[in-house]
Amino acid sequence: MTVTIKDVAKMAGVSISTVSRVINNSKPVSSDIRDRVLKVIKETGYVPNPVARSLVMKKSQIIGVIVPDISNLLIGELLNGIEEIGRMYDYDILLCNTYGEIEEELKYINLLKSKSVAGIVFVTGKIDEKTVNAIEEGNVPAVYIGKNAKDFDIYSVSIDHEKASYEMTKYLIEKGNKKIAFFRASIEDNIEDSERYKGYKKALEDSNIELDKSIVLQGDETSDSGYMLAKDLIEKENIPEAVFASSDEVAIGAMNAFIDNSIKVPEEVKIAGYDDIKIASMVRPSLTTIKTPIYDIGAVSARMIIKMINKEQLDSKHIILPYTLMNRQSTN
Amino acid sequence: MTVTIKDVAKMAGVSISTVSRVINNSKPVSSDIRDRVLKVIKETGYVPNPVARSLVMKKSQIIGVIVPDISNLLIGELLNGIEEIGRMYDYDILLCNTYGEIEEELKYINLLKSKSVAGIVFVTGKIDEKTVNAIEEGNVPAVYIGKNAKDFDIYSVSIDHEKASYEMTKYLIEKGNKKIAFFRASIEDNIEDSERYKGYKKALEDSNIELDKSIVLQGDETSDSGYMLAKDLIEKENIPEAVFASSDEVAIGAMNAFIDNSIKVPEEVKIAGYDDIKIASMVRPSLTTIKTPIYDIGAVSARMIIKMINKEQLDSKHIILPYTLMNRQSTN
DNA sequence: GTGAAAGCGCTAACAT
DNA sequence: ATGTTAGCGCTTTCAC
Repeated sequence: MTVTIKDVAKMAGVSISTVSRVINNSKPVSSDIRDRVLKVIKETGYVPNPVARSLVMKKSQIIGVIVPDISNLLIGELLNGIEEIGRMYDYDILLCNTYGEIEEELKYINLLKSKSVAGIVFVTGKIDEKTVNAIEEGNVPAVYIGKNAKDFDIYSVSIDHEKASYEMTKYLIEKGNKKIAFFRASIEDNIEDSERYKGYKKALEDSNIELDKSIVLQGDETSDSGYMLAKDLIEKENIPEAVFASSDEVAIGAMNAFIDNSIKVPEEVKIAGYDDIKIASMVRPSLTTIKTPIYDIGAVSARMIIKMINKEQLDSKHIILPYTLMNRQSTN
Repeated sequence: MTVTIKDVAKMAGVSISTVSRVINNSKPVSSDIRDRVLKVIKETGYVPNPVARSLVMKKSQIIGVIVPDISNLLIGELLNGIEEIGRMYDYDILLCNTYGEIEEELKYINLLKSKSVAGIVFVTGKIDEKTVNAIEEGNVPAVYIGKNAKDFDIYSVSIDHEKASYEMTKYLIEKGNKKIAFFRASIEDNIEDSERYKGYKKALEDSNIELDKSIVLQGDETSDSGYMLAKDLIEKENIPEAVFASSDEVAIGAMNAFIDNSIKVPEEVKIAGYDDIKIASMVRPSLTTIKTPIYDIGAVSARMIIKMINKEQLDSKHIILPYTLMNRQSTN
């Protein structure tokens, strides 16, 4: 049988409250008794039962992480960041996969609340008012990672996608490209709402390049989608000087379409992606892209949650992390 | 305040035991009372507290998953498999990242036991006797995913790496290659213990090709490592007809080294990888590789655990899943 | 078929 | 400084 606080108390010849006091350092205990208890704990290998503890404290040492897709390449990095900070403060991760469905999100929010998690990191494509309400009424520390976080009065961490996108487009323009296609890796909502698209558009405007809607294309976030989009352009003989895709996978798909059709990258067409997933530097030509600090986003989120748990002061509700333009072969 | 079983009981005018009986279907309850209780539950939105339940049942609806590296591309897929089966039976995932360190593994095993998890999926490079002992004495259903699972009397799921490796090597030989390099993505233990190496070696033997140790190289699992290994061969002017790497990333690294040195793939050197990570089909030339059914490994593991929990019969302790040789551009 | 009561392992008043 | 006790929310004997 596993040893309980009762066993320890009996063996040390003290009451269970005393044992509780030494394991939690919650109240002074005379040093000889403390030593005796500690000795018994060591001998028996006693570990406080976290479930019982959670029940009375109404808090567990668990951070719930809600994500739309575990198998996504970026999510692993994000989890890594959360985990690494979490472990420093002794928090474990309960992972919830929603497939981006709002009902699943709601379901998991309630589940996490019923499990008395210490905090929630909520990752989603688009943050919905319903989910925000569900989380906020739970009175659980939460950090949101999602496009439209600043539309709500919530804690979030993100990067300035519009600015990053603007910078990449400007960079492409400065390289002498005028006909720059934009491949958007999402068909969900209106492209006009997309930060990345806004940045692209603004950069063109600022350089007096007219927006050419025939090369602004939408697909999903797969490389296949990027491939199809580029192939379409090739078939229509509407080949741009450069393609800026709002996701690396799409960019690589597009790159492959050109390569497969004997159109040289970067000689005949430049390609730029977004996110700097591992693959970006592994393909040839290697992909110019915006490096989003996804590990850091996870780490900062976890850090924020822990600060909230400990009632420490937070500097700001919305944290914006810096990005980096990774200049590689595909645009040079 | 959140509503408890007590509240429901009071509102329905019954005892808490009756409420417990209806929510668990554990004992017959007259239908009118049952309806009354159900009605109150619906009205109040009552959800049984899983923590309290775990405490008394000494079991939670959680499957602990211990992995060496969350950010690894394959792990995401594996988690996906576990999650998808888990959710069907209402199990959640507690994720533990060990960095491959055995102390961490041990720590998490104990943590999971103290949390009364329903089962453990244990993923590791090499399974150690200590970890096996720690898990088995916990009397928790567990499934192991690791190279040397069959050295122990434990439940495991894997694929026949030796056979897969043999087949790939044979395939390369049949394509007319004799000088086939082997890049091993691990420096940890003796290469002679490696299943993949054994398969490679055996295939050469069976084709009367002498093993050339000068092209059997070890590095780590990164593409950089593959790059260095290949570069080394190039500099020594010891270029093989084909390279078989025991990991896709290493294979791609090697491929890049050849490409960067104007050695054409597959015209001048063929490349084959292992695992079929997402990138494998995205690079150009696309990579011939062994597709390991990593999602299925996760799904089957979860299914086994659930069968064990439910005391269902299991066909066999070691489950071997089929692989597929993905024939792509890099060898044709 | 239903309720009362004990107890899971722990924390936190409340006494002393 | 230490012990006694109530209680967290639930399941499960044990009576009736």
